[in-house]
Amino acid sequence: MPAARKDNAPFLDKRHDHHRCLDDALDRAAVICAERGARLTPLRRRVLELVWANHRPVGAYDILETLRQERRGAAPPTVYRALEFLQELGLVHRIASRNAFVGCADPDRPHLVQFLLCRGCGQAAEISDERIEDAILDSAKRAGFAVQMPTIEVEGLCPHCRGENGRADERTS
Amino acid sequence: MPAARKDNAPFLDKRHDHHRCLDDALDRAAVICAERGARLTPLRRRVLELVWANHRPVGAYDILETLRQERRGAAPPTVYRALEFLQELGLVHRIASRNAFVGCADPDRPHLVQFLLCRGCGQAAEISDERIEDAILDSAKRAGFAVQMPTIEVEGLCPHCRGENGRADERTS
DNA sequence: TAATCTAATGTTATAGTATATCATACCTCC
DNA sequence: GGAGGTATGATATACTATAACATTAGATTA
Repeated sequence: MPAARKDNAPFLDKRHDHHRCLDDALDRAAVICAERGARLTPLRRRVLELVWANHRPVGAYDILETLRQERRGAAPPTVYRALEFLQELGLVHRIASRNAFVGCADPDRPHLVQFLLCRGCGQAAEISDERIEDAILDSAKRAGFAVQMPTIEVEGLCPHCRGENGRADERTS
Repeated sequence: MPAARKDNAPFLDKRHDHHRCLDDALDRAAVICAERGARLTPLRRRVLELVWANHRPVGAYDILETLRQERRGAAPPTVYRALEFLQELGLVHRIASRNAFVGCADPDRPHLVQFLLCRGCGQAAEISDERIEDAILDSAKRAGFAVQMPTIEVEGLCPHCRGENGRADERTS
């Protein structure tokens, strides 16, 4: 089971083993790229690493800022191209409502995902709920609509941020 | 029943009475503003009209372009402020995945909505499906997550664009 | 009705997000 | 080692959104 779990406790507390979480993600990425004959170049690997820096959606320009300190001539296309590659492999998701990107918690199999986005700590929890999926597919079917790509992003407060003292500053790594 | 129906046939064909659709929307907006003591100024009314120009999400800068030809000194804040006002009253929705805005098909009562977005003709169909809503609330509850604002935007093909000849150019007004 | 207050709009500037385009480097396969 | 494709470098620009302050218009009350 990867450190970034998907099924039962989507929100991680501050003390989950993020080092392992990140290593797992990079290892899985390497395997997936190898399997599909895609090249996980150092640049792409580094961008994936930066997306996985925490469990909050990361902006492309945040990634760029870090990258610039490591690599002369990094520019927006540098980042966007890497992100596009990672998205195509299902290693990264784009969060439309935030214009930001987050690592996929379960890239090994193709699946539809939904996100719970905490307004307090900013954490994005990836879930994959069949009932939501079914309800959407069913509703679409009744409208005669052929679903290609659902975007489900739910804003609210995670269990850690719901407490009486709206602890918006407790950031989860 | 307004011309832009929500319940059974969310996708409109090319020959729906859009003139009436638009008139209804503006009338309802006037009533809602009156009820809530909000001022539907000529500018705001015009922006709403432009959002309702068709059933596709409209970009703020598209609205601005039109507005500029009618009003000296229209600028981005002109449009964004009007859109913000209209959103607060529930007259307009923002489509996050498109960075665009669309008229609300049912502004008379507060409700959660979902959108079916056609990649062919660009039409946005607003639905309000309780099963989707329940599934999301339930899933969130199980994660200990307090939902504030769901964003449900499903990309795919509408009934008119699914036909064998992927008619991406048939635009619905 | 004039004074005053608030809400709405005008105006300028800038922040933030994303892509187009062409050049160069690198990798693979023959 | 050359040819062709893939990846990255580099520059420019398009598109989306907001900040901040000035001005105008509408409502309220003296």
